[in-house]
Amino acid sequence: MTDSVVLDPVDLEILRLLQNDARTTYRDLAAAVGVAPSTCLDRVTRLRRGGVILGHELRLDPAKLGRGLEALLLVQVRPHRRELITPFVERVRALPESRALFHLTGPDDYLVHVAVTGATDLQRLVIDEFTSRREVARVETRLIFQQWDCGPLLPPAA
Amino acid sequence: MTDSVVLDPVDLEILRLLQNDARTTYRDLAAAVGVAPSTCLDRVTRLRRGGVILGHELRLDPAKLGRGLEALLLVQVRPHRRELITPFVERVRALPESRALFHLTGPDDYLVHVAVTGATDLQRLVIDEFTSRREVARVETRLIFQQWDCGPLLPPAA
DNA sequence: AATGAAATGATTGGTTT
DNA sequence: AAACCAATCATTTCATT
Repeated sequence: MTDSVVLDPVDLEILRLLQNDARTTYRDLAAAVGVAPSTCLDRVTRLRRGGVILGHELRLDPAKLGRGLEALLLVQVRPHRRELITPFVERVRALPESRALFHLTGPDDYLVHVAVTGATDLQRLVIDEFTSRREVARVETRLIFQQWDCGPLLPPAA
Repeated sequence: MTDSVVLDPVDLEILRLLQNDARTTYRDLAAAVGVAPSTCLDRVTRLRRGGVILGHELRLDPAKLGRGLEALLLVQVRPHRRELITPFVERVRALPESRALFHLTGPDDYLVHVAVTGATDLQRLVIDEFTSRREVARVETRLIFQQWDCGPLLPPAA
């Protein structure tokens, strides 16, 4: 969890390249950063074990999979005690509509990013899975018009 | 953009498997779904061209890269006209601290997910890049205590 | 951290259904 | 048009230095 991993310039360069294309071969990585392919493999393995690299993820388009509407739900869970919020989190994570969940400071305790079929599906989700629960004090629904990815986490070289 | 891609059971099964591990080999995919490796390659290529698969992404831990504090900024951009919001979006996307950007319905026009070094960095970001801008009418900052990924976009088999 | 050999996987073209 | 097979080519991985 803590920042106990040391990253040298070679590690950073490898991460920068993989960030742009997670399927870059070790051979190409090696050529780009100036070490042997086997060394690249070593580095990446270490970065994975160290928790810097969390995983290789496939990004899918929800709209192409029949989930054309996305929304953010701002949820108040009251009383805000462990015995209520722990099961709440697990329930929300298990919903097939959920994409991401945040525990926040501020008036709303949680933000839930959901992808649904359409307005009807969203209405059902809000009512049946959120407002109908005793511990859910309030839900505010905000539709997502559009969303953008931003630049890479690692800036392009020092 | 539109949902013009037809997905048969083999496509769905391939997506389900790749969703769990984006580096599953074509050989393993083939064995799991019961077709030839070359067919798997064909399928995946088609899914990429069809826009169902948007890309292979490396997930990194911001905390391990010295960005231990994440926050969501709720931003009002007024007046909410194209000539103001288009450059706003591009400016926000270009900030090294930005991770994701959403255009929303509701009282706040945009939600910006940022990862910063710490509170001082966040303060600087909010003041220098947001509230100091004429078109930014309001910024509400919510810290992220914790965040979770949710289940796969594609449910585990029909 | 590099080397090079062995093992594994990706990809292509020709062929079949 | 889509799937398969088998051969080729590229990449990964590991033992060794």
